[in-house]
Amino acid sequence: MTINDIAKIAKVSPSTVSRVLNNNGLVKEETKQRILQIVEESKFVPNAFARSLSNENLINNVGLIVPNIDNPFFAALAEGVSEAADKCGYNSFLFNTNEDVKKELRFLQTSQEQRLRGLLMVPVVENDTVNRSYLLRLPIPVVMIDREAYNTNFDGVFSDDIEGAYNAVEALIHSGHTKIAQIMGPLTTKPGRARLAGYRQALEAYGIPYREEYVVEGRFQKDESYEGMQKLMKLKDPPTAIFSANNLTSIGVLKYLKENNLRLGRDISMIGYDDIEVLEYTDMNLSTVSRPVQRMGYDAMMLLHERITHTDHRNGARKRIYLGARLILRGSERMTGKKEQGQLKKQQEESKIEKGEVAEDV
Amino acid sequence: MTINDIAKIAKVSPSTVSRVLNNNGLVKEETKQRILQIVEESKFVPNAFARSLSNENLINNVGLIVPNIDNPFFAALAEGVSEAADKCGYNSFLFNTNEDVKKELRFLQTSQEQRLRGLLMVPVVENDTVNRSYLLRLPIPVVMIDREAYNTNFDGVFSDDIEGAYNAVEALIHSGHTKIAQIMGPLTTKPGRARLAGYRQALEAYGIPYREEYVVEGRFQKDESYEGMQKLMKLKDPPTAIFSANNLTSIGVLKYLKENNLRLGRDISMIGYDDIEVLEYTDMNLSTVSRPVQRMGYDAMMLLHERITHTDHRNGARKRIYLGARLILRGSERMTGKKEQGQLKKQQEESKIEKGEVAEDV
DNA sequence: GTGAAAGCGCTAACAA
DNA sequence: TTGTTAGCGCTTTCAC
Repeated sequence: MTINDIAKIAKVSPSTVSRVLNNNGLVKEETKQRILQIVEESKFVPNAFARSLSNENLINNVGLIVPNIDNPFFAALAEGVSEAADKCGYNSFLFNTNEDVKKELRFLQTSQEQRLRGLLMVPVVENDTVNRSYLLRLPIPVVMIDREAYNTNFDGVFSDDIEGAYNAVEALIHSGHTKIAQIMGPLTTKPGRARLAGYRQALEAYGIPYREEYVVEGRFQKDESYEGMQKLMKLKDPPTAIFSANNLTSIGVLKYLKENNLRLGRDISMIGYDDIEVLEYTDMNLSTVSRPVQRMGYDAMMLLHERITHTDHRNGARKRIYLGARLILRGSERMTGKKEQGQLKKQQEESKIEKGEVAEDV
Repeated sequence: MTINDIAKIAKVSPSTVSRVLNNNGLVKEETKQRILQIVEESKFVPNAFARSLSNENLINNVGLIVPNIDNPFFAALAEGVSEAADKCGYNSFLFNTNEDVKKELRFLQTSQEQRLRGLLMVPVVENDTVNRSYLLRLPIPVVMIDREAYNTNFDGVFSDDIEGAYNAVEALIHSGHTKIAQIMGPLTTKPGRARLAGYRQALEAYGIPYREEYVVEGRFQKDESYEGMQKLMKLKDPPTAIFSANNLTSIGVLKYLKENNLRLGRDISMIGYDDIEVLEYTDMNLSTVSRPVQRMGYDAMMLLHERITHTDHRNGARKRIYLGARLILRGSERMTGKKEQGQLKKQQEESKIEKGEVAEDV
């Protein structure tokens, strides 16, 4: 069923049908009704591709590229993106790379073949030269989220991870720790490096020497983190506190603790990164650096929309939004012995870092 | 940049370029190389829409409609779908309805305009007549996941929720409970009704009278569940055990317990539905009915693929896959007083329900 | 091996 | 108010 079929049945020309369907141009009310009637009866739906080809307008489709939708962080991101996309009239592809650069490249190609209007992406790594150069040639706006591609100049929405990590480690220090380990994220990602940097800066600021054996690879994954914990706790001089790079690495740590009968806040202290909502309702009291994840997705989509509609995305200062990372202390940063319940609330309030704002850098 | 531009530069006809790009038809190796060279240099990417229009083949796009991607259950589903989609060469739209039927309808329309090859969907409700009739007219195969639309005949992937719920409630009864409440899901969804049915059947099987005041609306949401708990615990004769309809309602219950200083397994017993992974590593020991969620998504996409490629989806017996719901007992179903650690493991093994298999019903 | 021509479903001048 | 025509970017006969 095409517009021509409708035209024949209605005994008009295809252009008249087109006019009715698009509600532009003049059409006599009577013929209009007749056509609408036929369209309704025949359940005709115009072909968006043909339409797009013909009027040179792209379909309002965008793509969201994430490493792993099963990670609550990215799911929340997708939720925020969906909300904004729907609000602005976009449909979005979900591209799940599974941290695989080849897949990522395929998605980039797809986004060109299907003439997407823009791309939101959390790249697998920063330093993939193939994907990077492909990305640089894309004729559509790209907004980076959370991670970044090396030596590029895209718009983006991030959180201030150096500061977030710094504050977390500082809180551990304030709680009396000096033997603080980090379960790292990949150094091939911006957040991975930033959180390590914040960790180092905090140690340095307090004159605590950096010890290589205290920094283990967690790859933002549960299992790697679990193995990292094994290594750490086998050291002759094991750490007394852990700074964990993201939500999955935190889960890995918790797994290790449970299996080894260690209790958070009693046998070891810890601060994580990214909230794990349900833990609030357990007695884990896991302190974390918390970020407005849905908001990150929402803002990213809005920024993309702005680029698509208003500005020539090739020119002008790139826009980068930094959202704040709030440290939430719930108790796990300290050792039980030293706990003074009364001070907990107060300390929580003090340590909130204010939400960031838009920064335009060139 | 179009195929014609490439043709001009290469001093050949567009058809020759097309032959090269599609690697069909005969082309002299020399001209082929020349063309490929130009394509590479100019970074030309053919327009999938034009291609699709011309050769009458649809693009391999499908849609995944879920109520709320932020719910770990649906995120895991999306992960499974992604994996299978990628394997079979599909790209997928993510449509997040937010439990809003209007949005759902818009997505259905989009899927027609953009000529998607198929649809995977978790409908908002079963009984929306508008969406239902729209759905029935869709010219593409649809696979339902988890939920269903009333009085339709689509393929689907489900879990055996009546059995799952039955086993959960039975376990509570075996633990000595008779005052068992349920935090319900919406009765306008198949899982909502099935879990209530399983609950009732178990009570009946053990001669325990059904008490209306013990069944409260949780709408599969945390907050509603929390309120439900308030109602339940205010009763003159409050329940001693809770059967919670899904992961979010379980979180609502945990929230209530925490705020009221009640401890799972000591002050109240509980079995949830759908796993909350991180809880394994806490001392909550929440027993749940666990389902192979990713697998559900994967199988659904595979089933859709089969319909798209092989069978005429209008005819033939519909295919419905039921995957088993495994009851995992971790202790929260009992009261601490009665706990005998030694038996826990054994009981766990016994209560596993075997995984279901494909059922073809007409 | 290659090119010319028609056509996919639609929109947008331009005429009438 | 409506129809005719050309064309969007591609593929696919059918000739040569």
